[in-house]
Amino acid sequence: MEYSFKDIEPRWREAWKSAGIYKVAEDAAKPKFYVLDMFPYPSGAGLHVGHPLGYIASDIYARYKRLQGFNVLHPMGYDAYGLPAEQYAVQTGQPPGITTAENIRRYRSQLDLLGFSFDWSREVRTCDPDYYRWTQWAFLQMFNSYYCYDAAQARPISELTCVFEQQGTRGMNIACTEPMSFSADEWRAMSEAEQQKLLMNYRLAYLGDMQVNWCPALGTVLANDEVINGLSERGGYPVEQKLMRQWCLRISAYAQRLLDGLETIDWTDALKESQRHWIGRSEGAEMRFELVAQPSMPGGALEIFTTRPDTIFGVTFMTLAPESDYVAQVVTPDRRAAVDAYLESVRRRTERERQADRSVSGVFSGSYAINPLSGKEVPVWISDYVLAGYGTGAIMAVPGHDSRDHAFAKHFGLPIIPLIEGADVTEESFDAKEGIMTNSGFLNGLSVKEAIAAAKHHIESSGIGRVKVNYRLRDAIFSRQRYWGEPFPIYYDAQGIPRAVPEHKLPLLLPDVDKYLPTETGEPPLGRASRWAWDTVREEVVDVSAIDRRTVFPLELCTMPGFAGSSAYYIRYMDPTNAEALAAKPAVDYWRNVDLYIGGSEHATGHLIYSRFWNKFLFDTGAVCEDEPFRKLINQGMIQGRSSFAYRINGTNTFVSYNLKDRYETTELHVYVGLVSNDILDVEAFRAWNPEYRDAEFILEGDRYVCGWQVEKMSKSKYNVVNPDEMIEKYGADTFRMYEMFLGPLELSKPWDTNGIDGAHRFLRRLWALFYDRHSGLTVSDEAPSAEELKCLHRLIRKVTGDIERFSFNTAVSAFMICVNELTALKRSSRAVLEPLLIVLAPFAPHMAEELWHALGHESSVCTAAWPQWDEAILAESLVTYAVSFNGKTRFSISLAADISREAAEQAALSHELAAKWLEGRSPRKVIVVPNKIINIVV
RNA sequence: GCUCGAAUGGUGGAAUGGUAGACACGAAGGACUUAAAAUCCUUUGGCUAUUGCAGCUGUGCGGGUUCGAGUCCCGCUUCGAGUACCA
Repeated sequence: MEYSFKDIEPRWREAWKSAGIYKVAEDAAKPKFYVLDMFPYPSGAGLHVGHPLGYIASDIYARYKRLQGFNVLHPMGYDAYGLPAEQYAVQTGQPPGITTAENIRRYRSQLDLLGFSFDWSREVRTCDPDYYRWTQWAFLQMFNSYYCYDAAQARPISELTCVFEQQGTRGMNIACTEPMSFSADEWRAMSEAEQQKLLMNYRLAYLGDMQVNWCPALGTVLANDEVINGLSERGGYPVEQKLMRQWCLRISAYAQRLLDGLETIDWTDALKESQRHWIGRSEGAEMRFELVAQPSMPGGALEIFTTRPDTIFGVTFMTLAPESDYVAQVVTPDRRAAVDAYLESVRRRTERERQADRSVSGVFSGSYAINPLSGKEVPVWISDYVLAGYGTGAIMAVPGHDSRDHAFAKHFGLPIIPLIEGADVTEESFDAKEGIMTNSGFLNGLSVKEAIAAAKHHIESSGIGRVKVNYRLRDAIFSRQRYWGEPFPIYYDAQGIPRAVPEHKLPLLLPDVDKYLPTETGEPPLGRASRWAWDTVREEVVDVSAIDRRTVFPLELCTMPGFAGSSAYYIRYMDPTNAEALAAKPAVDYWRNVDLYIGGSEHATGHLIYSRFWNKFLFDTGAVCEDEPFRKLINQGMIQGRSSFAYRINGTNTFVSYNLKDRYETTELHVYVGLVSNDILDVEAFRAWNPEYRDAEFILEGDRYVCGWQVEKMSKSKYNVVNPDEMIEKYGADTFRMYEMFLGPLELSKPWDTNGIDGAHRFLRRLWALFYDRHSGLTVSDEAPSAEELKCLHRLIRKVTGDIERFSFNTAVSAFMICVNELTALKRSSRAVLEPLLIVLAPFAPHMAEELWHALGHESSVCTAAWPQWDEAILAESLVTYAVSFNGKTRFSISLAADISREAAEQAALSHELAAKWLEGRSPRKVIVVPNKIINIVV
């Protein structure tokens, strides 16, 4: 009997599906294990061979854990809101809901071919009202919460109003947009509208005027992680800075907890490092510089942040960000024109221009500030090298010891003072935090480290400032001026105050619109909705019969960003159909959090930060029971394309083979990889591929045309996309799974090379041949296995178990190949060996394992068997190596028969001629027994 | 610039500080076939030898630790990823 995957694979997939063997439910009798893949955005292009890599790995692990007796939650769903569907809708008028549903169908049919063990009854889609109802719900929870630093958790906003009633802001240590201070009396004297406006300063989901990344081409605002090198992540359009009133999430309140949480989770150092960098904690001091009084100027002070308070005696000027609120305060009438011109030129530049052109620019404001320590007056400048969004948007400039300040000072001829003994700062600043202080008053003679501490102490005690920790992490801008996203459950009352849509009215449905573009008046696309859920809201909250909704009482017309729906989806999987809660308490208490999360590293600073924040917030509210959502995380590498090239001689339609191309002037052209096998071009297929090449001539090497190749991103335009469906059609899902794992370490990026898949396929056929002879059928015998056979099996079990545990799937596949090669050479097929082998194989090649398992007479599925244990005794090597040490140090090792006693080994080691020579005059302390070591005696 | 990671045959890659190159692809040669496919066998880092059955050399470069280094430490080179005026 031949190995016929085309018959086997669909049959078992159908059987598993109808038996529902992958359905899970909470089961207190079994330990739980939650294996999660980052759910995909279903793009129109479908899957290419890179997508399933992580899914195959997680499937292997999930199956392995099941065989080990764990109750495994392994769900899948779709991150269905996104820009491509909306852009397609703008172009074609096709509603994004319809395109998305189609794409999901296609994704599902492709995923189904791979034999995954997902519990599809738990599928979620972020665009499904039953799902986004809970996204809206979570938003409202944040809207109705504030963050208390003392309690280090989110609290209900109602609690805050109670406190304000009684004591105002006195003694409150809470997260806010602007620091505020008022008494209980002042609070009580405010109107409701004023109070609401004030509360906005504290809500975790709040409406604020923010400098945002505005992308004119996309017509929407983008979060920091959606902007790369000044261009939008999607589409690569220019992005500019703009002040807009937007919904934001006060994620900055969680900065320290997000940082601390990293210590408790099992992620790669690289990933933790990039999160740490994104959070960007820095310790320093905030300090006040009084402005020098001038006629007709308001005066006041500049608040600055610095991490180098020790350098304060080297301050020779101050710099403000152009967008800083301080600017209005410092510009003198005679400098007004020059400053306005500068501000205008800064405003005109796009983010990309700003990043590309780092030349020094700035303008003097006309004001001076007083150094609080030295008492010296220094000029106040304005320059775009200072960022409005970080610290206070104002700095004290120390050109001697900061390279940016140095460049600025040189450019404008400002003084530069050295503060470290022996440092020459005429050409370059001395940025290192080392050396002995000089020119620094009471700090003279101290090391930099001591000086920082001393300066901080002085600043605190003298009241000119305070020690402060600053974070780079910005609040997340949460509004998108788009159609295809979750609507905000927010309406604006007659006074324009944002109000929450009552919880029982959720979900607030995304309305149909006739066009997916902004309205003529510049409102987001939702402004086109004719009735929408508006009626529902109105009925609920206000007793009016005829109000014009747009002008008097509008709903929020923005939608939420992509990360909204993906921030808590792993919780919804625990209880996906619950209509009363995001997930019921028993389900949450049982599944807790994700034990293994697999996905791409591109989400390091986006999804994985937002999701941790979202989870921590829900943890504070008691909705979830774990502080961190993802216990262990693995980033699978990207599968790159392996592009093939043909070389056309310039000005002709003649192609020259790779190794001869240097004799001609040629142009390198991408060739569709499907036309190339082992770098040999199918010339006829190439001519048929593109009319342009119909009459192409070829200069061959021997009788073949050899193509060049290069590793590139997999993309349509490079003709290097390999489709998994085709691979499965040709080789079967089991071969495909084995080969993807065999390609290399899971976490490494590597090129797809179709050439190698034959090896994986050959392996499966050889395995099949252990069971079936072409002529005589099933060849498995019930005789007792030989010692060699048993050894093969147990070596395999030990190796594969260890490899799966450490996610080294490529070496596990190799172990299978070695084992099958050995068993084939032994020419024996004992049931006692092959049965456990099938169980171990099942996570990797489930279809074949199931087929053969049943061929051996089993009724139940191999997926429900028990993982076998290996026996060390069977594996004991005939030689054992004894490492000889003394004085606690290993000196050499000696290999002896395994059954030799410890005393005899010691004796043997000592009596060995070389050993004895080496040991002459020294006394060995002990003999360490190290099994399976190499015979290697060095003296 | 900063942070992190990587570098091993023609290719993908293996190797708790212990015989470097497992496993696989590709290539070369052979067997079986009318032929092809499939399958099987042999060789395959480099150099020298191969009628001398072996020797030398070898994990990006330079040092160091160690009886012993692809692996650990220090200093470079190159490539990749992330980040970028964060005071």
